[in-house]
Parts: sequence; structure tokens; C-alpha cells
Amino acid sequence: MDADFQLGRPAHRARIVVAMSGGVDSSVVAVLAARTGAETIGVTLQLYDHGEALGRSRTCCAGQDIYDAKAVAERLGIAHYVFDYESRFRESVIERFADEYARGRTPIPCIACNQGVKFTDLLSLARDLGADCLATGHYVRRVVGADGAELHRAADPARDQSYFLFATTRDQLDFLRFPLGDMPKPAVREIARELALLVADKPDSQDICFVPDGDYAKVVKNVRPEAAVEGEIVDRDGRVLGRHPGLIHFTVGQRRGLEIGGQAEPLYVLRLEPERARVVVGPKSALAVRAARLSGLNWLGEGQREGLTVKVRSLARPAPARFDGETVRFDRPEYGVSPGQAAVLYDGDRVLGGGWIEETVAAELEPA
RNA sequence: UGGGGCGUCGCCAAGUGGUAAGGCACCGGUUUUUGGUACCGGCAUUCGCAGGUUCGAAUCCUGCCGCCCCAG
Repeated sequence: MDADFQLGRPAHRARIVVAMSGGVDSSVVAVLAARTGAETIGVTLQLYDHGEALGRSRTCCAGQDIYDAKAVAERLGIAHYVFDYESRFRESVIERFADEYARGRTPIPCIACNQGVKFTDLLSLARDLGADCLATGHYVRRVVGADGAELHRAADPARDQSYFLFATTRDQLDFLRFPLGDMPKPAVREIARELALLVADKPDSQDICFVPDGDYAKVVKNVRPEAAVEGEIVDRDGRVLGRHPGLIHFTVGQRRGLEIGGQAEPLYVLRLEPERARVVVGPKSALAVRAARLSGLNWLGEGQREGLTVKVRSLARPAPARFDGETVRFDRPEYGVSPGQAAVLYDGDRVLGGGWIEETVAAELEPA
């Protein structure tokens, strides 16, 4: 299978930089790039601690992954460079992640990483290298329309990563290529197997890459010790129901971990109040939200306002909504919408843009 | 220490002679490049304790212990 990198010049005179994380996906992108006949350069960013990542199987951009990427590059006979982006990553992703939690919000480090380290820093690095484009292993489609490059959902809906790329600007999109966007994941692994790449059966990465054991709160505590303030768990009337070990352990819509029993119905986190270190809980019905105000908007569409769909989490099918440029209004209530998360707007498969959720508007309770 | 009530899994709570519902919480799994949600599964050989009646008791009887309420 060959991919079209839309190089705009004969391949033998073109140069493609491939962001290689050390996983199957970006390795296959390197394969596809090299097959075009263009000069292909693999670049791997070292993002966080070496030693800590060694021995873990589902990481990205650290430890073993770097060696894996290098091995694939050697196998393909392409150049490969490793850049130390640890301090940059720490500032723009890890510390920002901790700061958000400290503010009682729920961040998405993957988007911050794509937005900064990958699509700003690495992208300009690729330009410095004289590349015609930067190719990544994201499952998303870049479609060139009448007004330039558009961002679309991946052909494989189970793999679509468009939610994590909403902040990609038009400029960045012009330079980026996502050759896996049209492929189902099994096909990608198949290519890796045909070439007997040692990463062919490597597990997919998941969870937060820089959190070693799934205990993200521990990372937050290490970075921002002052964020771990314990406090009260209260209901909507302010009645104290229990205590919690720190807001950083909770997010809006969360049910588990409250350790409050004896209820007829489950309790969910309705909101976090950092100034008082309080977790406010209530029944699921109180979680319903009808609108969300966004900030940090990135818009890739034209004037679309009606008949849109929106995702407020990466999983979950897009829900019908309207958007006035600042506030998304859901046709039907959404549950578990948390400040700090992203709201991504779609017109069918096309990503129109999105923003960060600042605050939400509770839906009126249905009359009984 | 007069009267009344209660004591079943961490919490709430069914069950009044036939061999321990359910909910919440918790644990595990599934899903997943964020957090979470959802779904599936697990979770009292034992019913405050000790005796007794009975083929058989958490359910009946006796005593004790511990709570609560009213009255002093």
C-alpha cells in the first residue's frame, strides 16, 4: 500500500520529516514515506525521563521507544535524529498539566503536547531541516478543499484521533501529513509485519505517557506539592458528606473514589471548588449540562453555526449542537462536562475547530 | 436500670421457622493515546454475644452486652 504525501514536487526531489515515537504507527509512516522515494528523515523527541520509562511497554518517546525508532530507521535506511525536548515538555505539558489540576480543572496533556511540542516545536524543526512536510502517525485525515487543507476524522472511526488535534492551526495543517488517516489499524500492523519490524506487535500506547503507573495524582503532587490539599465533600446544600484527599483526585462526572456509602443512588462529582478545597457531589440528574463556554478557540471551518456536532470527550459519538463562536449549546444534555477539557466541533467528519471548556450551564431539572 | 424501640456485609436495608434480596461503597475486568463515564464480574457459611426449643432459626424462648427515645 502506498500513501500520497501531496508533496507538490517530484518525490525524488522532496524531503519528508517523520515524527517517530517508537510505536507501530509512526514506524509505518516512515515506511510509507521512504517508499515514495523522497528523502526521509526520522525524528524522535525524547520527552521525559529515560530510566523511568525503561521496561514499560506502553510508553511513547522515551527509553526503549527511542531505540525502537532508531532501529526502524536503520532498517529502512533513513536518517534518524533524536532531540532532547525534556525541559520543553516538562514546562509546556507536565507542569501545565499539574497547574490545571491545581486550579480544579481537568487537563488533556495529549492535546497540549500536540499543540506545543509536536506541532509547534517539532514542526519548525522540520522546516529548519528543509522538509516539504512533517508526517505523523495520527489517525486523522487531511483533506485539501477549496479553501486549503481541512481536518477530517479518520476513516477508521474506532481509531479516530481528531479530538486530540482540534488545536491544529491552518498553517500547521498546511505542512502536516497524516498518511494513516485512511487506513484501518490492522492494515498498519500488517505493513509492519510484512517488513518484520520489531515494533509490529508492540501494544498501543494508552493512558498518559509520562505517568508511569496510572497514578497521575502522584505526578501532580511531585510537580505541585501544594496542590494536594484535603478537604470536604459536600452536597449541593453544603451538607458535609465526607472528606477527600485532594481535588487533584477528582473530575466532574466522576463517581468512583468518593467513598461515600449508604446512598440510594450513586453520587457524582458536580464541580470542584479549589478556593475552598471542596468537592461538590450530587445525583446523576444534577450532572446534566446544556451548554459550555469555550476559550482558546481554534477555528478551521467557515461560518458554520447550526447543525453541528460536538464532542466533549474523545470517546463518545458526536452530539448535535449549535455554536455561537463562544458557547456550545447541546441539543440534548451532556453529562460529565469538565472545565479544562476540550469541546471539539464537527460538520460531519470535518473538524471545524474547538476550544477549552471554561464553564458549563446546568440543564434545568426535568419536571417530575 | 420505670416504660418503649433497636442491634443483618464499610454504609443504608429486605427477610417473623426452611436454610441471608437489593442499593451505596469497595475490588477486579472490558472499553480507551486525557481525566472520567458506561458495562460485566466479585464481595456476609453468616445475621450483637451466650445458651435453649426444633428435623431445621436471622427469624421462637432465656440471659447478657450495646445503642436510641420517653420518663426521672
